[in-house]
Amino acid sequence: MPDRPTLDGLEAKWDAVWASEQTYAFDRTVAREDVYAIDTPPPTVSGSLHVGHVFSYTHTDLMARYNRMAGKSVFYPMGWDDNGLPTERRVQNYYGVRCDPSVPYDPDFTPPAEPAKDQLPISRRNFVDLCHVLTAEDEQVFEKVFRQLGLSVDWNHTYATIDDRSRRAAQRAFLRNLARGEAYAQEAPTLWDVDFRTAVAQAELEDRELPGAYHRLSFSGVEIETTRPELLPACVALVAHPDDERYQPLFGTTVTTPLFGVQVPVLAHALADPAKGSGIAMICTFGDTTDVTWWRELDLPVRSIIGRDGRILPTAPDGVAEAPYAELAGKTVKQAQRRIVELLQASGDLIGEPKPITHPVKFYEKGDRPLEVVTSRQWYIRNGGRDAALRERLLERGAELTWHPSYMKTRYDNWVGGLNGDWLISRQRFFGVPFPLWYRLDASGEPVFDEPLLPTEAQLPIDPASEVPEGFTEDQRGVPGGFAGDPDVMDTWATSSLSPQIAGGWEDDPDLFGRLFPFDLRPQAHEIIRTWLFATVVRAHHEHGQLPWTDAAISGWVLDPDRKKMAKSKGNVVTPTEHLDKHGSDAVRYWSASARPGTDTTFDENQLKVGRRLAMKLLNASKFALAFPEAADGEVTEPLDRALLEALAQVVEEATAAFAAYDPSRALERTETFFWTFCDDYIELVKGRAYAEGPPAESAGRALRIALDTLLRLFAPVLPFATEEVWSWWRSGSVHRASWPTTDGLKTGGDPAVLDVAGEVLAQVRKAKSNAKTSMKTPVTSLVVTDSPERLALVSLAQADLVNAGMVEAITLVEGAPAIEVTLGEAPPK
RNA sequence: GGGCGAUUAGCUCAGUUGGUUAGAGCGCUCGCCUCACACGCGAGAGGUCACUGGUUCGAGUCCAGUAUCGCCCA
Repeated sequence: MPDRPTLDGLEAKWDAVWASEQTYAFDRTVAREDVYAIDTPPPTVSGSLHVGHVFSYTHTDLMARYNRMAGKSVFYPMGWDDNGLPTERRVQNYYGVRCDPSVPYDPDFTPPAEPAKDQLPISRRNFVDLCHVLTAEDEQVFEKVFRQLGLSVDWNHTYATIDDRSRRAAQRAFLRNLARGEAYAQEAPTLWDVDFRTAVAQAELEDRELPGAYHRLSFSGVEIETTRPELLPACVALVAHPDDERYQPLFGTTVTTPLFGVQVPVLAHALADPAKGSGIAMICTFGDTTDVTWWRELDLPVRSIIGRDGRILPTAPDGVAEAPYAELAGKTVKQAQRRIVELLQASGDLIGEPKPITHPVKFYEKGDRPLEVVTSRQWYIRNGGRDAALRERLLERGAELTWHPSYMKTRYDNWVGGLNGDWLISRQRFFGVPFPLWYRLDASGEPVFDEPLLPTEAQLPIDPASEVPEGFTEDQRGVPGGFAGDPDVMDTWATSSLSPQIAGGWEDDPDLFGRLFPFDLRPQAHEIIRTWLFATVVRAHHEHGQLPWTDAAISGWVLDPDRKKMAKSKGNVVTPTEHLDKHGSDAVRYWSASARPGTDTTFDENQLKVGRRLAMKLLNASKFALAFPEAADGEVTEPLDRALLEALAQVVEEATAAFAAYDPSRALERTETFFWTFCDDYIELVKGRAYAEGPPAESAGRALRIALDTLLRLFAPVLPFATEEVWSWWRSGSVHRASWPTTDGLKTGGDPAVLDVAGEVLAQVRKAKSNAKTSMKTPVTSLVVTDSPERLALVSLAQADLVNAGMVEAITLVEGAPAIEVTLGEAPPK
């Protein structure tokens, strides 16, 4: 035991020991009922680490440590989410390159030392290689911080969402979805990001308020208002509300589009808002998702004019006049809008000036330009969005899950209930899990989509861009009569929705998987209930016919001191490492553990200081408790000592119940409150007796050690470093492999009120000395306690300790109305 | 516009089935070098529980409404 205990250096010291001792290794020989399996969220490694990571991962670690001590073999893996757009974007910026699939692979490629201003086009394989290089570096940064934080992760069990195991699981699950009809491809209007050149799923949309303008156009005298006049050549109909008397006479007739001279029908549909603009709107293919609905339900033709690069297509759709169209071809949407306004003004079809408005426009959440709607062939997984029966089953799954806190279930119900389409899982990107199939090419070189060429599960993972389907050779790729690989990759959620299967060794290690699945816990944040949590439920429902886990623990946000969500774009992100270094990991964990489950928490450095003080106090109080020689086996005899242990028994019961209910903050609060009473009252009262000799001193020594042993176990999940340090002073092994405390040995039949009452009397003595502004060493010449006989009896049980602690020379107990009279003597010389 | 949550001391937060005088820590003020701890110890001041109604013998707690803040969605 050190003379002056310190917290400094404990993180490095114990992380190394835990690694070499394999303290947190999962024991895969135990049966399922003795396992506690955690579906750890794989952090996006290309993103920056912020204090929110530390916060929520600590919450998970608390449950891992509690369950480990409670006798479970804890499966606590770590995954890295390294595929998808964030990684691609980071590689582009970091190296100044971009992926161009038409560039051939260069085996000797080395990235530029300085990112070039104009991004260097490189092959897909070189690009993916760079993605791997960069994510490997990122993973090390994350692991270092997580280790410093003291996460009891079993680092033997890690995965990355782009590694072979994950790609195999994602492709296998997809092929099974396809075989069962749960996955399908469809040519359909799709929300499209013209910069990323990829389709975007419903879950990744956001609305942004943007300035726009209503342009009033005349269609053969019928005036409509539109914010997108550039889509006029894509107009296929006009639409008004069926009850709108102004337009009822026109229903069934046709009008002619200005400039382009196309005959379009006037139709009725309930989604047309009579109060908006002139009450009649033009339907274009496609300006927004309402156009898609109208187009589908009114069975209209397609006149596409916007390409996947966001520019107007070079040739006009059938029946659209070429002359004015040529003025728009090749322009961006914005340029085309300016030009067509000029043309409409010149022709006199624009009525009045455009009226500026602001309106919500759909964006990809990571995108910079408004989404367009283009028709493309995409892969979908059925999620109940187009199937009421499936939606009901998935709502039932949500009800089977135990939510912590319970009100988070509502978010799931709202999302599932509001779905309006299946889950789009294909992305036109490069760094991701490829769709594992090819298509036969017909005599004209067109793919035959109806009969995809599939690999066997044993061949997975495959890359159809570099591997060849059974019965073909590489020289047949892309030639008529040959084959072509599906060019798309899966959305990152399509892989991460299989995290329990990937981490648990689904099909690769059936014995392991059988001991883990379904998992016990999915910890995650609330804003991805609709994405990650729901998607994982969908996949497990399809593949296994059950929930992927029994419990979901939803953690809150960390808000900045102005109660704003921390976001990189706002520049208010708190980075965790400086606080870990400055205050120590136990202090940061204390702050995290103090937050009620699911509650958004304001970052407050003061709470870190409080946590550090607690950890420091634990070291010093332990040093005191262990300073007395360990007495031979015997009883705890003194009433004050028995009172302490009896009170501690209650704390153990409450803390255990709180952890079992996924509420570590309550367990901490109870333990902490007891601990400060232990330090401030019990230790002060017992000090004099403990330093003496004889049976009463031995009773104190025993009680101190029993209490310390229990407290260390109770604090171990929150303060793994300080507790392990103290444990090492007098115990063997790790406190983190010790058993969670029970009330055995604490229920000695004592009365906790003895400690309460003695503490109250001691407080009055201290108050008298404080008021007299004198030292606590000042003797009390007379202490008169007046109270009921019952309470006086409690005082007398601790009388000797009180006299010792208060420097009391004479104590008198009197029956009567409660009062405490303290008479002070001379302060001792300094 | 809809959903969920929050609103308690200057600050960060507890307050578990409604029940004496609403708690803690930080900060502040005043003291104390007391043999575990000055990275400490003791004491004190500080609140109309957001607002308005209602239920009740009794409401921080339950109900309705309003306001403000946060997140998610439209």
